[in-house]
Amino acid sequence: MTIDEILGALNPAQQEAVRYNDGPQLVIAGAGSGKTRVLTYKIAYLIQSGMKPWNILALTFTNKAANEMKERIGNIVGHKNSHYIHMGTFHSVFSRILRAEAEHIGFTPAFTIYDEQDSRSLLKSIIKEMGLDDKVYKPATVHNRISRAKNQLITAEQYARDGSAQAYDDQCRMGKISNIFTVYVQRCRQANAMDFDDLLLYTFLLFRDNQEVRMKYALNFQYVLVDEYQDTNYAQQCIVLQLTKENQRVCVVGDDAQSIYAFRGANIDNILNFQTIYPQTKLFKLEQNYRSTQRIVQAANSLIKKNIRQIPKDVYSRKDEGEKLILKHAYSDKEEATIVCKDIKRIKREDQCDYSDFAILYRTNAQSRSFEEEMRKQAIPYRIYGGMSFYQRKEIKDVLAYFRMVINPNDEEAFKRVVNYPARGIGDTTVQKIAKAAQARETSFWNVILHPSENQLEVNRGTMAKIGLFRDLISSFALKANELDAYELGKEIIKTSGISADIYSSTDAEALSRQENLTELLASLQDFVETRREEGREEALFLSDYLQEVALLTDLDSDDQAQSRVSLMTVHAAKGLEFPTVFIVGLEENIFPSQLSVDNPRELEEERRLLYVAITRAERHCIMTCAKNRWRYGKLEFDTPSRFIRDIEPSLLVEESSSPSDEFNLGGFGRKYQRDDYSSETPYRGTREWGNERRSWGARIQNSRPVASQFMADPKPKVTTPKRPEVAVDPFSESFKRQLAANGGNFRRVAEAVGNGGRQVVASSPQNASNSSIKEGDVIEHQRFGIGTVIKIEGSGENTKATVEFKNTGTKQLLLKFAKFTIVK
DNA sequence: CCTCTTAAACTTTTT
DNA sequence: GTTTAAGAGG
Repeated sequence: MTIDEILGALNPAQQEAVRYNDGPQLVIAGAGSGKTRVLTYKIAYLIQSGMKPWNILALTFTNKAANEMKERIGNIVGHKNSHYIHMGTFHSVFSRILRAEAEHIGFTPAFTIYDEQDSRSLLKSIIKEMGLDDKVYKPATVHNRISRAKNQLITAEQYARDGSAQAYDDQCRMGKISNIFTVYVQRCRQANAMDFDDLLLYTFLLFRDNQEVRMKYALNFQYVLVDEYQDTNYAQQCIVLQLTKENQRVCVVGDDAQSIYAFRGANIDNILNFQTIYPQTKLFKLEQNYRSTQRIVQAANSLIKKNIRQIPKDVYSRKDEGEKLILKHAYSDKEEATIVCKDIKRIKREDQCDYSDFAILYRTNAQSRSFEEEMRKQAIPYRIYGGMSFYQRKEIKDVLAYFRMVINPNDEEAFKRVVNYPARGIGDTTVQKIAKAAQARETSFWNVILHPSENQLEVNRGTMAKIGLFRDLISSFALKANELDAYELGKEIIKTSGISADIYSSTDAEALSRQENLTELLASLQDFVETRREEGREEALFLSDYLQEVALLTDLDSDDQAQSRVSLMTVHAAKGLEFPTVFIVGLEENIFPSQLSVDNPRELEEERRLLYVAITRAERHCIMTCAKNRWRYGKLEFDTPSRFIRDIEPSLLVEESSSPSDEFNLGGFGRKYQRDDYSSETPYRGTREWGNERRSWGARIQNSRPVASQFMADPKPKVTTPKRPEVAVDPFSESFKRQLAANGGNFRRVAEAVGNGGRQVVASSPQNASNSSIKEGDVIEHQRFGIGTVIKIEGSGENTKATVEFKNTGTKQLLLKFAKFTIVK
């Protein structure tokens, strides 16, 4: 493509953003406004204007985004050119630089990258060694503190001197965090390992303390572009500044409304303050949305307006008006899944589209389960993104730990994983002794077993022999690390170490899946080696090369678009993607927004932005669902619809429910959450489908609602809402039965007596006379299956069975003795 | 030192 | 309901 052709493919606003290359540039790009397009074409434009591809650095949020962008640029300027662009995530690009410059910061190029698990496991060891209680010092919490500090470029020494940090930790009764931090950093060094945050922190320190190194890269990267700038943290911002201070050629693209990673240290101020850091900044706004129908864009706008902190912008669409957003009420998570599956089939038929045109988005990974089950049942092909990634699985991590040991034997976490797997008689006591010796000499575990006597390792003869065997095993692999390619060596490690013997010794289902995963890992090794051979990169097909590649890979990065499948993922994972039809499920209080965010206005705004991201993924249909009860932590819990639903302009939303009693529920909901949300200036407007006249039913409903509905929202607004849900009342507990008797069998009063502070409880209907008196033709409301019609009654007495045809969940046989339902009519 | 059984804690979101 | 931790017994 020529320069003219490149510009011709863009709208005026996009053109301007692409053509401006004289200085710092901030592009505020509304959802669906062609943000990636601008970046792609801008890079192509730069190359066609004569800039060398290797002088361009483009930082993205995921590896997948980087690969896609590279591919698209390649299509414009030729793949020979695009191949040389420095493109990738902050973490992957800087890990490469750190390997090249490792000596400057006291590491070797073979350093390991610790993942979250490794970091926590190391912290746990340290906490225990320091004699602290890991119930107080939870590894995850401590890691969060350390991670936050590092993202603010605060080193362990600075942290130790920081009075306010100490005060905060004291207040949390974790005054020793600073000490843990110090030891943690030291141990990582001894292990020649970095965690995710170190990749940024050490890059910053490298550039700060080695100006000649910094200048080398600053001169090389003549143009730096950053995608998803709203999700960068302070450390990332500082590194970008280090690289662009002199030439000021920096282009960042982002949308403050889509900032959803504050929990990870992302700072919305980065985008808000960009113009202060680069005073010459030119601001560009992209406001035309090319993705979604007008109604979807308007609904998303109406939602995000409820947030206070944001850059004002006016996103609009010139596409069809489209249909309204739909909110569907379900009884349970199970019915929710059925409703969604039904809709997928219906829309697929109506729109003549593919399964790949659908996405189901949820707040937490745990919610995928009910959909998986239902889709398997209905034979709808699907693909789950995220969750437990392939590389996080036990058997895979075990193998990778061997690989890590071979490349970097000082890796402490890999050592602990591998030393007694498969079992070779080196147990916990021995490892503890090695750890002690290592800590005393401030050296690695590996060094201790390499020179046991010098390091005063005292174990008995037999154990020492076993340690020797282990040492020789790893050493024998290490000798071949630069001879055999990754696949050959990987095969040998799996075989000789005894891993394959262990995994193939059993044939139960679990072992079978482990075998499959192992095979898949070997296949990926083979693929890695072959691809590199094909590309003629003979120098980079060793195990160390493979490990570098794999350390920062996530599940999201691998994508087989070959088959047509429905996509299931978290809203976070959906960022940057788009689908003709999007289902946003589980729109309930304490799920979306998450219960951990509801008492923090900032976090609540982030949750709202998250929903904004979800809605703006949709091109044509946006269907939201919420369930009344849902299985969580093995208990059935009641939920009320999300407060965010009423942040959406009512005229853009249609509600559908599978039973009349839902509307009663919503009347209650409207009152319950009236005005308790700090950011909603407007009081509750009774203009919805369940409008004003319905609300007047409230009083009557109190007494006549079916049992299962009696425990819906308290009609009076609560002064205080509990932080966490109360434990659901267990209707089978002894205390419950006693109280039930004391209250003359009135379930409602019992529930109140047991004390559910404003939160709903399980409404298992107790045995009552009405259950046995149902007859054919009755309509019942079942706790999990929803509304259904009784079509047959069989048997008598205790064994009476009813066949019920449920509206959304199909036909079920219910044993009346156990069935939990109420008669609707 | 290993393995099996039972108990408890646990869930945001991710590079 | 799931996964991981601790404890007992071999």
